[in-house]
Formats: sequence, C-alpha cells, structure tokens
Amino acid sequence: MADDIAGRGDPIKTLQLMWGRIEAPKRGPKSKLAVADLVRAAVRLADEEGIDAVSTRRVAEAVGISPMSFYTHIPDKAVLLDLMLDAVARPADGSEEAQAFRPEDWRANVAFVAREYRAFYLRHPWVLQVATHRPVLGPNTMRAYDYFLAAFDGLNLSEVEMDLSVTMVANYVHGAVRDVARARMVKELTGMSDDEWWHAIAPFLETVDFSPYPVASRIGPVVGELYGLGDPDRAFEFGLECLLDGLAVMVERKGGRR
Amino acid sequence: MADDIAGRGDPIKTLQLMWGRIEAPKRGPKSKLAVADLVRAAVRLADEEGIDAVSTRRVAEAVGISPMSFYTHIPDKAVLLDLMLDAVARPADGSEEAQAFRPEDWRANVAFVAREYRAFYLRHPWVLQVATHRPVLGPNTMRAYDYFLAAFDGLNLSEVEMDLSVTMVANYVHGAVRDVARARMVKELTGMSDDEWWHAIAPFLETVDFSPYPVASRIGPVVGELYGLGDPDRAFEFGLECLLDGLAVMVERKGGRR
DNA sequence: CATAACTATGTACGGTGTAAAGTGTTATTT
DNA sequence: AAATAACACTTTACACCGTACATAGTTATG
Repeated sequence: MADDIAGRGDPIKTLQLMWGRIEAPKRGPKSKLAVADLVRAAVRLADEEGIDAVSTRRVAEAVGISPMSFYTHIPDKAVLLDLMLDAVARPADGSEEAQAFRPEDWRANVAFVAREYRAFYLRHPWVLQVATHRPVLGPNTMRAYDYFLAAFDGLNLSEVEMDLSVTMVANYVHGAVRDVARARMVKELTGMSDDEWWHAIAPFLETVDFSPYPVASRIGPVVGELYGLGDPDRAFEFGLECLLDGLAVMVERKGGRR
Repeated sequence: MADDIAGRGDPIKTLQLMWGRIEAPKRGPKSKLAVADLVRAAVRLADEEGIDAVSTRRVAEAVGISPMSFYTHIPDKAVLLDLMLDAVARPADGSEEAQAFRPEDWRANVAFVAREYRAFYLRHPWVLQVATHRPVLGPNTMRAYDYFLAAFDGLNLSEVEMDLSVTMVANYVHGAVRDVARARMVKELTGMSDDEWWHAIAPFLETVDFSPYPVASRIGPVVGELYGLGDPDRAFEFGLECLLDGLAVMVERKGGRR
C-alpha cells in the first residue's frame, strides 16, 4: 500500500552503490553475488508481478540467499528502490537512443524524446508507483537527463530555460502516462476490462442526478460514446502537440531554429 | 510500500457508499458510526502522518472500534481509498470555488483552475500516492471535473477537445506537483532539507566524471547555482504559461474569445 | 417469542521490514 | 603458526499489515 519514503540509508551509500564505488573488501569471504544481481532480480519481479511483489524476502529468495542476507548487500529497501530506478533508466539494449537528432527540426526531436520517455514508463509501469526520497543521481538517470536536454540544445535558450523545458515536458509525460499504466495494470490484475466495468456500473449511474454538473453532463456522454473511457494515445498526442505549440512561442521569441 | 490496486470490492458497492445510497438497515443494532466518520478519520491520518499511516487497524482505532469492525462498514481497504479520494475532492470549506470565471479571459480561468488543482494536491499530497482501480465517480470528484471543464466552456471547442484539454492540463499539474509534494514529505519525515542533502552528497559528486553527459554538465551547474534543486513554483508557472500558449493556438484557430 | 438481520468482536494466518545476535570464512597482524 | 579483525551469511524475533472465519450480542419483524 502506497510507497514509502523513509529509508535513512545515508545518501552517500546509495550513490556509492549506484556508481559502483564500493571497493572490494579485503578480508572475509568473497560474495558470490553482486549488488547488481539483487537489483536485477528486483526489477524482474517488479516487471513481472508489480511493485508489490518486490519485498526484501522475495528478492533474497530470487537470488538464492536467506532473507536477511539481503541486508549484507543493500542497507535498506528504500535504497533498493533507488537502485532499481537507476538500473531501469538504462537505454534498452541495442536500441533507439542511438538515433541522432535532426538539428533543423526541434519539434521532431522533442516529440521523439517525449514519446521515448512515455514508452519507458509503459515498459516499467511500476516506476510510477515508486516515491524516491531525492532525485536519483545515478549514471543511467544522468544519461537520460542529458539526452532529454540535448533535444533542446541549439535553440538559443538559456540554461534555465532548457532545464525548465525539460522539466515541463517530463512532467507532462509523467502525468499523461499514469492513466494508461493504471488501466493496463488493472486489466491484468482484475481481469475486468474497462468496458465490462463501465457496463457493470451503468445501471447505477442512471439513477444519479447529474444536474449539479451541467458542463460535465454535456461533455461526458459525447466523449464517452466516442471513446469509452478515453483514448490515452490520442490524449497524449493531443497534449504533446499543444505543448510543442507552446514551446514554439518561446523558441521563436528567442530566435532559434524553427 | 507502493500502492496496491486490487480490491475487488465490487464497484457498485463503492459507488453506493460514495453517493450515500446504502439504505439504513431495518433490523439489528444501529451503528453509532457512519462511513463518513471512518473516511474522515482516514483522511486525517493521511494528512497528518502520510498514506502509510492509514491502515484498517489504525482507522478503526481512531474512531474507537475494534480492528475487524472496520469491515462492518467498508468492505475493503481499496474501497476506503476510493472513498478518501472523493471525500477530499470536496471544495475546501467556504472557499475559493465560489469564484466565478471571467468570460472574456479564458487564460485567467484555466490558470486559475490549474493553480487550484495544484493547491489541492499540496493540501493532500498522499493523493499522489494512491493508485485507484478505476476513475473515481463520486459526487465531489464529478463536481471538480465539472468545474475544470467549465474553464474551457464558450471557446467553440468541441466536446472532445474540451475533454482533451482538461486532461492535458490535469496531467501537467499532476506531474508538476509531484516533486514539490515529495520534497515536502521528505523534509518532514527525514528532517533533512534539500540544501543539507545537497551538501552531504557534494563531496561525492566531485569525484564523478560527468564528461559522458556533456549537455547536462553544461546546464546542471548553472541551474544548480541559481536555484539549488530547482524552484518548483517557478517551474510550475513556466510550464503553465507554455501550456497556455499552446492552448491559445488551438483556441484562436477555433475562433473563440481571445 | 422465535428468528433473521445486523453490529461488533476475538482469534488466526501469512505476509511485511528489519533489529539483534550468532556462525563460519578469509586476509591480515602478531 | 596463532590470533584477530573484517566480512558474508543465517537464525530468531518483533511489531506491523490486510483480512478470512467463527462467534457473541442487539434489534426489528414474523
């Protein structure tokens, strides 16, 4: 139930683990396991069974150690979550990121990274449910940020404007992907499609007086008939287009390439 | 840890509870407690101690019944969460919602509802952590949706365009408020400010080679020096302005009021 | 007055994160 | 070569969670 936040496994330790900066201990028995093994197992669990399936016990079991041995490698579940987030931010193997930007078409570049980011969330929907303590400053996350920023490079934007633009697009994508991700998870976990759900509650809704919601009762039925619970792909593209139009205003004001 | 989704307390029961449609039972002892009492207690817990503090046991304790008596009133924890979400969507007492829109200034209207929505999340940050099974179709949520929609009324937008616009703005707000909400919770729960955290990790960051992230290492320091971890209020307003610019393109094309 | 319908409770189970203490292995120090 | 410190790993234990199940007490109806 609901992500936790605590942790208190000091941030330095987290960073050291994330950047592989834990020097191999001199004495004591060598461990057969690397931290990366635990993280990989945890990510697999999350991908396959959802974030709730990720418990320190199950991760330990997955890599073949006893429950408490988990804590030999990772101080905290909260730290594990941070490590998972950075691990998963690595570009998919052999993949699309190699694509170079087209210098003369910034709209295409921004749209591309936005769609990539959305696809990332859809690959690992549990990421949306993990509340991190602080920004994850791992190598893969940094790389993703860098790539995102690069889409706004060469437009004569100030550093701050570039950062704000990335933040805005990232925020939009995050918000927009949430519904789709939820819908997918619900369908998988409950075996009830949106249509079935809608039909199940329709009889009840007919008994409700919607007159206190005049605008909604004008809009809702039209939208509902055309799209059911909404077409999230279309909604995403609509919002993205609108965002790009807004960015264009700034870009043109700054005299960047069009 | 991480919101759950399941529940299977059938949707009809949830709706009945939300709309107060459970007819008072004829026989049996009268309950001194209303469902609303449980929900209110749960919301208080969430507001004061975070969503993790909301357990069926603690809610029961808060209203003075034994742990299992909770289930006499509410079938499921998942249903409780839905009820909490709708309860909290009610406009704050005596408040701002009374404000009428200015018919000739749609930008102001949209900005207003966006800021209101953001303020709502900041009042109840735990809402961001609750994954609902399906859209919450309660009276208060409906009212909020209606109000949001009304900001786009009279602009000659089609029903679908109105819905997509609301969705887009809501998605942006949702994404944008996430960081602030997190920052606040972390500060409260850990007693460590962002500045302290930053200073704690700075020595480590100096040992990291950032050359693989050329754009980020050009942008990051400038942004960092000026704003530390970022000024979320400014980021929000920047993105909102940009969104409004984008919406303006559509609104003007449709020949609505400017 | 018996019974059905209802509120409320107690007990129990399998799950969680992790504190604390103990066991055995290894590299260094004496 | 023996002692020791550092380490991986395990066992046990605790307090919490959601909730299934069985039970006890209360009330309106037949």
